[in-house]
Amino acid sequence: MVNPALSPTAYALLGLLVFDRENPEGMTGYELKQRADFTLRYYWVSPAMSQIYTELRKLSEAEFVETAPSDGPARYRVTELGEEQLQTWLFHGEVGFPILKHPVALRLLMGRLSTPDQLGSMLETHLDDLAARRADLQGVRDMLGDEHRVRYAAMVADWGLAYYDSEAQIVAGLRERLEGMD
Amino acid sequence: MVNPALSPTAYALLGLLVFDRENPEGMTGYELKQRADFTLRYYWVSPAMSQIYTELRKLSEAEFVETAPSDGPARYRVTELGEEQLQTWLFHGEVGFPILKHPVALRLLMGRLSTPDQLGSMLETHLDDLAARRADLQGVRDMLGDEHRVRYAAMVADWGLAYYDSEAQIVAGLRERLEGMD
DNA sequence: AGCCGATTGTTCCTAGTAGGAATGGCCGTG
DNA sequence: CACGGCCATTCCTACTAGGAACAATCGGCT
Repeated sequence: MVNPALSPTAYALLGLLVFDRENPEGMTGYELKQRADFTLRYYWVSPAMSQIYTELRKLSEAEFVETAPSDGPARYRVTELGEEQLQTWLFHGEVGFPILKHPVALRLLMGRLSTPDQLGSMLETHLDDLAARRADLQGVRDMLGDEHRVRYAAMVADWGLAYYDSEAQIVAGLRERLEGMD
Repeated sequence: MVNPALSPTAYALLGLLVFDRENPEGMTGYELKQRADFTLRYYWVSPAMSQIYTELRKLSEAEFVETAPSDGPARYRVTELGEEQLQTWLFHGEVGFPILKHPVALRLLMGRLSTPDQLGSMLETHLDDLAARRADLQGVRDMLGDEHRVRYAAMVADWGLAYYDSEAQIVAGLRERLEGMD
């Protein structure tokens, strides 16, 4: 069914291309990377540049994307086959569990080894980082609004924020529990 | 400061050993794996078996763990140096952002490509999986209570549940938004 | 006693991934 | 017209995932 087994990352990129299918120009790998940084990032780690090109090559071999012949940089577009393949992948086959690597939570788990003050200061730092990233994202969303991008992009940005709020809540929750301990 | 740069995974294992330091026997790699599956898993992907042994070797070379000489399987314990090192790592140096690979959210992001029914059924499946995993974890927590393990272990299990509730909420939130769309 | 399957304990191998460095073209600005 | 910065891509290397393979041990069953 899923012909040459592609990674979820490949499908994520394919998805980005599908959302851009109105645009006859297509996207370069570089542009995809930026798009991925702004939209996928909070649900699926943004792949490294080199990784994007690797995945694009695979997608290209499988004929799920095509590059319009031009003299400039390669610009990719989804093929019809690609869209079908994405559909298939979306709703058939294993979905799998989320993978999380949460460096703050990891440290909190070892909270017994440290003073509340130490934990508190680490949390403050992290929450500041989160806030900064959130502000970034907010900026991006506003920008998208101005430029009248597809509504979808804005929605994704919203979700990004939603997730980020939740995460802060999780961290705050952990902290409370920790303080509740003697 | 951080001598031979160890991975977060290595520190996670070191942490598990610290929590077990009352036990003069130490733990085998195999036992560590099980412990990791039950406690770390929801905050830091449980490393593969082979990975655990690799990290233990590194920790051993750095003298952060020692293996009691015995004829049976290797049993590891933290050294004093190891505890100090963990302390240092916990509160100095870069913490970094969480890494998430969320296959369900990834699919939801592409929701425009599919019908609400399709999305709904995918979500049901995933939430069932979550519930199953949650039940597992609940079982583990009860078990830990019976055996009068360190209070900490129970706390970790609690956190695991807390996180899992949150995640289900996130997914539910995404779903609502999605249904709110025309 | 002998066999079988499950669990413990560890190593090995291979494909995949991260992510920084290197390269080179193009564009605007002082 | 030099310089820094962005665009675009490739390359390299170290690390990671994770399954397969290999033993040894233990318990129960016939």
